[in-house]
Amino acid sequence: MNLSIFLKQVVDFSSEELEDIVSHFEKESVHKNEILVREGQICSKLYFIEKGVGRSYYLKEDGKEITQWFFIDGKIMSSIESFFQQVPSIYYLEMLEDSVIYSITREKLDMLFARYHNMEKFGRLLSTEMLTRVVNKLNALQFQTARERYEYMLKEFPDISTRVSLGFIASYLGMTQETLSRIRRNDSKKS
Amino acid sequence: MNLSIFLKQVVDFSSEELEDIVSHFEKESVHKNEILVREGQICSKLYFIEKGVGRSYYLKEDGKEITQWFFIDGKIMSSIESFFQQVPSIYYLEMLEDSVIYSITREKLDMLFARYHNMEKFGRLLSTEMLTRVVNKLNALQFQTARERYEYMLKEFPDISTRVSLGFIASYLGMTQETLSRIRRNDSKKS
DNA sequence: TTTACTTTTTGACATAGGTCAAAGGATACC
DNA sequence: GGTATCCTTTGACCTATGTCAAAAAGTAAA
Repeated sequence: MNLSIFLKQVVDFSSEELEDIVSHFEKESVHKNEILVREGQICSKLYFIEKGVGRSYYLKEDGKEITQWFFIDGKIMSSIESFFQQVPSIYYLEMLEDSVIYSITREKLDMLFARYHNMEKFGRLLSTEMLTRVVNKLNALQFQTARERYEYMLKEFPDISTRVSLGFIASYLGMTQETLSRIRRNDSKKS
Repeated sequence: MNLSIFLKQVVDFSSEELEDIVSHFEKESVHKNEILVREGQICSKLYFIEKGVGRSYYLKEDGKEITQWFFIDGKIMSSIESFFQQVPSIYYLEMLEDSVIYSITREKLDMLFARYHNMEKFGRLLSTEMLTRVVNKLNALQFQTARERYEYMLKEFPDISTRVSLGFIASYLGMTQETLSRIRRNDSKKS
């Protein structure tokens, strides 16, 4: 999905607003496995994914990677807390496919927030939408079985399971990849 | 904490803005155990808690209550998704102490968002703050042991354990109350 | 103080899901 | 097209935490 269409879909920007806003983003092409932000860095940009998939993850003490979130085309990607509070990121941001993304710096975004009331509204709507999605995941993790968590994921990210490896999904769901593999086996038996 | 101080702390409102904004809230006194919103209702108000504590919870199929979040004095309380998307709430909102709260309807809030750029900013900042707090909880639940989750909670809500019953906290942390009780026993042994 | 009710603790036992190790499959590279 | 590498599946076993039941402690009401 195209950046202007995405913006317009959330808030009814005028053409002039839209043009100005879009002009402050930069288009980038990134490879599969490229890391946009590392742990400890301050995440200086907010990304819009035109094409591709990414994830945020962190490293546990024992070195295992825990996937925190998936970011798919047509959505925003960032290390949210780091970007908005300007604190070191606890997450890595990594692209999982060759992707086309648009980025904007914190300074430019703040400037746009201040310049356009509509942009501020855009920011607010985006945060509340993200908030409800995170709360959904929280519900799934808080008191559901491994298999129910897997079902939640199929709703939230319908095509992710064909696009990323099983281990990433398993850690996203708070389970081991062996467990997820066994869930899938039982699913295919049934059908 | 007082409502104007809270508002001012987040965004630098002018005195006129502040006065107008505060005038659209209504003060309410509510009793312990009073329910503000039930499952299935659309949450029509956003609350600011001047004094007291509340929680959101939902009922599992077997009738068990699962606490989703605690809301303490000086913070906003609502069934976020229901309030912002105007869909039926999956949560109950309940006060756990006799409390003093300020409420505002969705219509009035939208009007204030439209009237003041600063108010829109306030909404945005509030959402991103809430978002980072929810993400913190998510991290704790995703791959930590019961005892680590308990430690997370002591940081997020330092005094909650003296204010609400153990069962509420246990379900908030995705564990049974027996498990939480055992964690506490081990803690007191050590010290 | 006695009675009733709620919350917390404890014990015995059960189980979902973790860990470790190895074998298959798939994919990419030279 | 063969070799190295990575990803997924499977099996055997283990452990943290859940379940159920009952006792104990705390709180409120009369």
